[in-house]
Amino acid sequence: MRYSIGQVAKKTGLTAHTLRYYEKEGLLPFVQKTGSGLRVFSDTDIGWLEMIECLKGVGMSLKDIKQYIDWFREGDETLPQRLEMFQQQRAHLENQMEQLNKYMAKINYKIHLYTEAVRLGSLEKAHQNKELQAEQQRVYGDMF
Amino acid sequence: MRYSIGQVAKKTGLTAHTLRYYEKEGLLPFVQKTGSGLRVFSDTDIGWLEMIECLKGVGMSLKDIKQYIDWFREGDETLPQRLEMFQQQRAHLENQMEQLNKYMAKINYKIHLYTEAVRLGSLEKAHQNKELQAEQQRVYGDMF
DNA sequence: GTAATCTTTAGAGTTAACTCTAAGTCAAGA
DNA sequence: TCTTGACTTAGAGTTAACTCTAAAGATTAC
Repeated sequence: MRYSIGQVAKKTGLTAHTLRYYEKEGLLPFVQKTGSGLRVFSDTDIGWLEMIECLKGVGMSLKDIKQYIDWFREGDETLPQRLEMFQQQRAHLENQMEQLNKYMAKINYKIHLYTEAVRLGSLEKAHQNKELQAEQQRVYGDMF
Repeated sequence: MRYSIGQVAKKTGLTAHTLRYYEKEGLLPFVQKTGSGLRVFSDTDIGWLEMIECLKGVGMSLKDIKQYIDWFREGDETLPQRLEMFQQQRAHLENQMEQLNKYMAKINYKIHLYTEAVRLGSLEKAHQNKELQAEQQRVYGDMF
């Protein structure tokens, strides 16, 4: 299938502006153009956009994503670099997920605390609750 | 315990510049000052910084974090707003974690693919591997 | 064929979150 | 006391990633 920039924008949730910006930054080197200059996206390009979303989602900068794309274009000589990059990103992602679990515990505690506080009309009083105090201990000291 | 800005910087990994910036933005309204103008951080302030880290980590802007801190300062009238905020952040965090799991599956596939590609010296050939093709199907179509 | 819509470019503008500078003040050790 | 290093402020500068504008050309629907 072929897609115009507007169709891709709809499909991906990005704006046409952003797609052009990505292309200018070298992130979409495979997008074709018609004789009159209109961009034509293929399913392969959509696939690249999904990969870009993934790499952005794990915290890579557009600059580093471009590096990966450049390596891809250089061919099999850069296979080790690309492998190493993905290994680093996995490690990074593992740390991120661990962090998010800690944040989740903290936020769950807050939800329990504030649910009780709303019920009692007082944060002070909710804080007296022994179960909440125990949860706070588990999650880690706070007051806020 | 009392801490200077430099000690807090060391403790938290933030720079003194960033701590002053946070204070200027209204995120640290409880930090004291000595007669001569030096900031004095307490353990409570460290606790706020940990909360700020958590909220930043789940994707909140400093502006929205400040809103929460302002609500806190307004007292028990704003308990419902704060509860709702934490509930929204939990929902957001759940989506985030789901996304990260998908990204992890994608990156794991890449690691398997590139490990094989490095072994064979060819991405093309690695792509022939039936097990990898099956994993790709599970994770979702790509080529990149 | 023509009006409405879409797309093009170059380049300017925006936003969030820092990050740094300069010029001066404060504190602790020899 | 002197020096060294940490701290102060106001304000300027930076960076990444968009986001928008203007003026023109291309495409689609009727």
